[in-house]
Amino acid sequence: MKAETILKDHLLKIIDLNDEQFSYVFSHFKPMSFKKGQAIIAEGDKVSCEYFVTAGCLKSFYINDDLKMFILQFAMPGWWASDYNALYNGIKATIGVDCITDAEVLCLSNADREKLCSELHAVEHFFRWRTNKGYVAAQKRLLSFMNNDAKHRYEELLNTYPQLYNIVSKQLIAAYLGVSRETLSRLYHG
Amino acid sequence: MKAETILKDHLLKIIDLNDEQFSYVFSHFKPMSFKKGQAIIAEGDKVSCEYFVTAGCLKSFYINDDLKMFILQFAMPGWWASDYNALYNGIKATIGVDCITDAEVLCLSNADREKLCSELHAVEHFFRWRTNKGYVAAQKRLLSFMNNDAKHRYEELLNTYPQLYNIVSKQLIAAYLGVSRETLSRLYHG
DNA sequence: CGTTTTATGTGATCTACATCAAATTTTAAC
DNA sequence: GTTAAAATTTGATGTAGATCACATAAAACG
Repeated sequence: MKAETILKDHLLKIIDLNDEQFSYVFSHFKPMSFKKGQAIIAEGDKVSCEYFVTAGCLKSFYINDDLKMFILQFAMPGWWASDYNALYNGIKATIGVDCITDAEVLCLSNADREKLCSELHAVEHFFRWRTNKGYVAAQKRLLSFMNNDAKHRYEELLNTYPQLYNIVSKQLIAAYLGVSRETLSRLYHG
Repeated sequence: MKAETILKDHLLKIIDLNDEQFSYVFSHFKPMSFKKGQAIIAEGDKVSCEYFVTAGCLKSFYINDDLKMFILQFAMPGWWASDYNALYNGIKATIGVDCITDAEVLCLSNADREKLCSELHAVEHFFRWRTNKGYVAAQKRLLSFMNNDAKHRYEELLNTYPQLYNIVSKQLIAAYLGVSRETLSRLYHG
């Protein structure tokens, strides 16, 4: 499906925009293509955009001092990704975003998002709705971390995002669950 | 300080509202007083409001099947609390909110928030800003959970919210950190 | 293809933290 | 102020999951 259509469907599920308004909104998004493994945001970068995925799969992640990686989010078509802390607060990236598969994204700058939000009340409403969703999801994941063991969290992940199983390596699943790859392997074998 | 003033300062830090607009917004908030230990939201309740704290300290928490409690958030004056999953999705509460100390809050219904957001673009902007903040904070806490041990998270909490140390029992700190009270005790003694 | 990375699986050992149990200190209630 | 209740500390023991080391399997790539 066309990137434009994916974005339009995504927005119109939540807000009303006529064709002219949508075209205007869309004109602020810049289509970009990336190859598997390519970085979209690297640690230390100035972060000026967020990315709406229209094809492929991204991950956003943190790498600690021991070079251990933790995955914050997988992003499939219809999802957004960025280092939001850096983006909102104008600081350098501590979170990376890169491509698990070849990917197509629509890039929206922070400045253009704010411009669109102030020009079109509906767009502001959309982004409030989106962050509300994200906030509730982050809280659920936090609770799952505190409450459940690795096996439980693994099953939860596969139930919530069955598509991931085929696309994403076990290592990355482990980095999302916050366990070592060895432990994840032992959850279903030995 | 007056509850009205606390809310006004809080809003005006982010958006512009003239006196008439603020009065109109404020007219939708219902002041309420609670005693230490009182529940504001109990598990299974229908959740129709969120609460802006103007005095005292609340906690929002989840209790699992083994009756173990996990604290999502402490709420001091200038903070908001509710079961947002329940509030936004019109489902029953799985998160409780109650009072660590005697407390004063301003209660805003979901319906009134949505009404104010649609009537006043600036209010919608405020709530988008607020949830953005919350989302980034939740992500940081998630990373801290994956990356840091209990001692590190304890020090992080005290650095971020030094006020809590005097108000909140060690048990509750432990429930926020996601460790047992025994482990927390051993972090600074034995 | 074959060769070289890169991902996965499995055993052995180690560690942070949980759990259970009981002593002690602090806070609340009458 | 005395008693009851709750919070905190401390010890002993158990366990999920980390880490290290190496074997195997599967991609990637010339």
